Amino acid sequence: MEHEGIFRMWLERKPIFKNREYLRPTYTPERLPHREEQIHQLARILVAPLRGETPSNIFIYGKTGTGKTATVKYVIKELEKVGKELQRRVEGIYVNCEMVNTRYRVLATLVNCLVGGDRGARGVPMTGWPTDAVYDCFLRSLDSTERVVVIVMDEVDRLVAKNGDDVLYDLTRINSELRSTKVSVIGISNDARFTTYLDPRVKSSLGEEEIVFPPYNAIQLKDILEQRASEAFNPRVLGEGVIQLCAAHAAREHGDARRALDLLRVAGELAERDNTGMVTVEHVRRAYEKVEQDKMMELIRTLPSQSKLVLYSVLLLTEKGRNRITTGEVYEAYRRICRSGGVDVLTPRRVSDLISELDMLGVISTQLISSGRYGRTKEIVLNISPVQLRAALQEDDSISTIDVLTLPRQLTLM
DNA sequence: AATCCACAGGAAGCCCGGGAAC
DNA sequence: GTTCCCGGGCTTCCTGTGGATT
Repeated sequence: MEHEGIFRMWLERKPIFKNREYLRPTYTPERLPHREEQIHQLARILVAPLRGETPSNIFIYGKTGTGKTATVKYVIKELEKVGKELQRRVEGIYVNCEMVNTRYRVLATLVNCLVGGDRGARGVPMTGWPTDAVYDCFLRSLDSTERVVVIVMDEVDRLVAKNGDDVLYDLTRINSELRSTKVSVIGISNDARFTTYLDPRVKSSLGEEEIVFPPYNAIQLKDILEQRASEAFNPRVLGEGVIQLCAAHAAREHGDARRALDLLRVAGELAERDNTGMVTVEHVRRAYEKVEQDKMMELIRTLPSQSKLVLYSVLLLTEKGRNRITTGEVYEAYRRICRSGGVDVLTPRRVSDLISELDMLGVISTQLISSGRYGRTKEIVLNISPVQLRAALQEDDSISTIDVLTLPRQLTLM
């Protein structure tokens, strides 16, 4: 009886998702709305080697979630297709410099991609060889057969920040060392200032062609969401205005399509849990709160410990029901907390800065008020619920071990 | 008008860890 | 290895300030 009920419940549940993979950021869609311009530019540049000309290198810039990676991957796939039709060998190699972030690793990865595509696995080990030997090996495997190779360096700023630009220097001038094969390098970055750190030679070579990916506006986001939603959701499960609302939220955050898709997916998951068979704007609203809250919790967890202690002081005062929390009160509470926890006590000046930082991060809000004769100070309010804040803060050892027995008494003496 | 509170927030410099240059 | 430099966290010292109070 019981068991039957459980299964019936699941059977009767109307499925929301057809395939939620389409909403994940890793998925590369077939069509990329509002990126025609960029696709066109890329194609114009990349077609050169197919005509036997030396290709330009390309630098791509755009904020997160503006479709840089997806567009490049798409164009390269198309390029490989056309190459096959023309009986020319075209190979795209994708390197994410966030993981592959040294000269050695980049070269090794490239060799292994080239050789692996050729015949079985017999490549360069991930460590051990002298880097120059890997470079030679790279040159030889490139030139072994005539072909066009497009090397995509995603998040290339990470590589340079950690390592300097010597690999990029290798890559951008590699064409002069090759007889038959032609190489084009595409660098992708979301930091526009990144090129200023480059060696001028690399800079001019990589920046031969520059493509900018502007943020999406709300209307464009709506198109993107609609297209993905038609693949991801079952028909007629999306309520009125759901997509518009997701698009509007993401548009406010510098047009990040990834966040828009995230929002839509979380809304769908919430609706699934509700088992009403329908995603409503209310779900989006809750999804937005959840996503924001997750972000905030993560932010608090990664705060430096002194900031956490200051925040903890604000929390305790809030929990005690203080209605006007001022800088002075926070400092006094903070001082006692530190002392009872055996932690160094910072000066009021520094704590004042920490309070301002917390304000900037949006964890608290402050307002400058003047009580005339009774001085000028900041009034402080928490921007998140005390319960959640406590949960996030208590993961920190230095706070969870603070003497909970003596502290409340000390604070009530204030 | 002068005073004065309770801070805000600027300026300069100390300390320390880490990375580059020698 | 040593030395140098840099940046971030922090302290010290400082000047500035809106408005109730005198």
